[in-house]
Parts: sequence; C-alpha cells; structure tokens
Amino acid sequence: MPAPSDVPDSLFPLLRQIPVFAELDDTALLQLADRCVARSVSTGHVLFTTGEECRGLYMVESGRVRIYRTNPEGREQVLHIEGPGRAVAELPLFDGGTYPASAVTIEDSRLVFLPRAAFEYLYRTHPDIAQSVIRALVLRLRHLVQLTQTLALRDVAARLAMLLAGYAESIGTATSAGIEIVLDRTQEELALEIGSARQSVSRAMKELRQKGLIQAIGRDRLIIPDISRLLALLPAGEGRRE
Amino acid sequence: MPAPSDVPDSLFPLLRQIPVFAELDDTALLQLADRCVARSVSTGHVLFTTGEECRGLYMVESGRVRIYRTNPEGREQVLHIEGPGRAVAELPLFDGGTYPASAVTIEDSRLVFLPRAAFEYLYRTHPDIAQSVIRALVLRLRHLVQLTQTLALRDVAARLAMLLAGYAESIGTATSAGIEIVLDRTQEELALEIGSARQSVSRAMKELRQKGLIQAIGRDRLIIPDISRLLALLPAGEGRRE
DNA sequence: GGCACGGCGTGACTGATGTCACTCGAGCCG
DNA sequence: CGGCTCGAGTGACATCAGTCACGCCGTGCC
Repeated sequence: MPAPSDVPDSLFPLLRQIPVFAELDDTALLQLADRCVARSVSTGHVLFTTGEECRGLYMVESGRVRIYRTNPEGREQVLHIEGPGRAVAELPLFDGGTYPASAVTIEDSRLVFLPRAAFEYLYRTHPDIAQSVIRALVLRLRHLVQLTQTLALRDVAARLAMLLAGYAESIGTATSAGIEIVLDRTQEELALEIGSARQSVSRAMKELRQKGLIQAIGRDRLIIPDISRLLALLPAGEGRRE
Repeated sequence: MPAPSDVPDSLFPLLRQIPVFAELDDTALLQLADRCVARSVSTGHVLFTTGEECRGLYMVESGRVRIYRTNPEGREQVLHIEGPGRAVAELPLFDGGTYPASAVTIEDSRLVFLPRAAFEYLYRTHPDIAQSVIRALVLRLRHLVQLTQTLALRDVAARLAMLLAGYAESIGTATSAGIEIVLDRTQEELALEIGSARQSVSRAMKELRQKGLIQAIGRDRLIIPDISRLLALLPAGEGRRE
C-alpha cells in the first residue's frame, strides 16, 4: 500500500467533482478527504478484478482507467473508460457485493482510494447523498442499455460510429468543417471498446471514410462533417445519451 | 385509459412485493394503492417505447412483460423479462428522463400503473425508500453487466446455457435426475433473450443435448443433470448472479 | 544511417451464425 | 377426418467478422 497523501487538501477539488459527492457540504467533504489515500500507478496497473470483494471506491485524479470483463479465452469487453474526475466501482459499494468487472489503468495515473468503511460511515451520516448515488447509477444503467443493444444488434461500422459520435460530444471541438476530435486511443483500444478486433476497426474506419462520414486529418485527428449522418447508422432515437 | 380498479385493497399485497416499496409502512402503502390504476391487457400490448417521456411506473400483477430494444432493421434485443411482483421502468422515474427501452406484454396480463406524480410525492415524503431504489438499480446493473459480456463474448450455445441455468435457479425444481425446468417460452422467445435467431437456438439446443448437458422431457420440460457443467461454458466466476 | 518496434492497412481464409426454404408433428377447429 | 396453424428440426447458403500473415510508415535508439 502506498503512503497516504501528504497534501490531503489537494483532494478537495477532486472530491467535489465526483458526482456522488458533489452536493456534500465542506465539512463532510473534508472528513472524507482525510480518509482518502492517493497513489500514483503506471500504465497497466490492475485495480481489481471481477469477483473480488469490494475494498472501496477509486477515483481518477489523472490518467484513465478501463473497466472491462474477460472471458475464459481471454477476449475482453470494455464496459466503460473513466478519466479525471470520475469514480470507478461505485456499484459494489451499495450492495456489499463483489466487483462486477475488472479495472486497469491505461495511462500512468494518479488515483484516490476511499476505503469502504469510510464511505459507509459517510452514508450513514449523510443519507441525502442517496440522491446522487441514484443519479450515478441511473447514468451507468442508461449507458449499459445502450451498449448492450449496440453490441447485440449492430455491425462493427455502426458500433464504431457510435463510439466516435460519443467522443465528438465529450472531447470534440467545433470547426468550420465539422466537429474535430483528437483520437488519443489506438485502434486496438477502440476495438476493445466496441467488442471487436483491431483489423476490423481499421476496415470500419475505411468504410466510414469512404462514405464521407469522417475525414482523417493527419495521424490522430479526424473530422466529422455531419454528426447526424453518423448517428443515422445507430438505433432510432439514440446518440445523445450518456 | 382503463377504469380505476374498484378494489384497490387488492393492490396491497402486490405493492408489498415490489422491492422498492417493500419497506414502506402500511399507511404509506395504502396512500400509494389509492393512486394506482389497474388494467388488464392482452398479449402484445405495448406499454411504452424507447425514448418516450416517462409517465409512471408499471407493476406486473399477473402475466409477463418483455423489456427490449429494437434496431432500425427490426431486430430486437431483450434486456429482461418481468413477471408477477416485479416493477418495470423504474429507471426514468429517478432521473426524469425517457424510457430507455420498450415494453410489451407477452401474455395476457394484469398491470398496475402508478403515475409519476404519485411516485414523486411518495419520494419526497419518504426519502428512505432511496435505499430500496438503490438496491433495485444495482441489481439491474449487475444483470446488465453480465448480459453485456455474454452477448459480446460468447457463442450461441453458451448464451443459451446461461439462460437455462438462470431459469433453473428461478423456476427449476430438484429431482433425482437433476434440476427440472418447465419451459414456458418458445425457442423464438429464447432467441430474442440471447440476441440470436430461432434456428440457431434450435441448433444450440441440439448441441447441449448431444453433450449431455440437458435432457428433453416431452415437449416443454427439460432436465439439467449437472448445472455446474452447464455453467462451465460461461465466463469465469459467473452464474449465480441475478 | 540502419534497425527495431509500434501502429496501421489489407488480402486471404475460415468459422459462426443469420436467413431462406422446406419438412414434420401436435393441437385445434370445422 | 381433413385442413390449418404453430412450434420445432434441419439443410443450404451468404455474410460478417475474427484471425493469420504480410507490408508500409514513422519514431526513436544505437
């Protein structure tokens, strides 16, 4: 276990960002910050794996964490990826169960860990955070419902389109030619997120380019001229969901 | 809209069964029952579709309701199926959003509807039901995480095995030869639940029979001699999840 | 400059599975 | 009894996508 952070105050703004804690008053947040432990880990560090007892809550201060499940043959399905200001593994905190998935850092990251006991104490003393908890769970559910359908019913090109459209909303910038996004993931990573293989992503990219749905700019940037055409590949009524 | 139930008291035991309401005191439950509307609908009645504004909560008194999503080509993925004593569409109630999926009765059913306003009033006056809400959401999330992985990573036979194992736990009866389950679904319905096609289910059934994992007894009953062998087809550590 | 490596593009092959088409048997109803 | 419908089994075929294999390109290191 790493040494406790020597500057717990620095955790304050991070905790404030986490949706579940956003509405706590300062004193409660300070108490919480006291119980947190910050640590820096390098790429590829496994936080926990499917089925493990829940030890506590992880929050991402910097870097990125991939939440995924693996089947016996080693194939992997990414459930989501969380970046700075997001929490990971809220779920088992609320029912005392095991982690439903595994988590690994995919960048050198700084993580903040809140032991389960501390969370439970907070929960007993501040039952009103249940609201925020519910909101967080609902978001995850909506995301998973969307993911489930997309995996089950759409081909690789459509799944990739969905993923890119999601990026466009979260990290895209508007330009005169359309929405530009900087892809900081490899095609390998994209493939894991949409339950596919690297080469299939490569081919799907080509297909989207040929249809004019995306334009590649240099190595890691691309432009979406008309996001509504991208979304037309998707299930009806979707696309602006978390 | 149907006529209000003339025997609201009969709703009492149903409401008591719904996890979200299970821990309410009698007076609150009675208030709730007053606001409910019961209706009988026949097979194929659509309660709501993806993207609609949430009008309220549906509870199943008898019959069964399928929750599903459809893609533009008409293919369908079942998210879950709810029977008597279960609620449907809790999700949008908590965030004011739209229904994330569609719902249709697959048997002649008797449903109880609780308008959204009534639920919100209850929620304000009994904030402690947040606990139950969270539990319900967590269950759904765990279920969906499991479904997501299985859809993405396993072949049809394994997905069918998972489904049958789930039935065995919920509606199976132990016999000397193993767990017996009465299949009240057609292969068509099974196919929708595991994101496959009727014929593929038929073939997967054959495969499971040939491997001795299941035995057919007559038309609609089957026996699972050794459930652990069935679960061996599944992702590690899973099988006893909701 | 040469070399190794990582990320990407692409061709070839193959396996899984969705779809089409047909058959069979059971139950139902006239 | 005959026809109808529905669910199930099965063969043929096409398609999608995962895998293998190889080549290209840019970066960084020696």
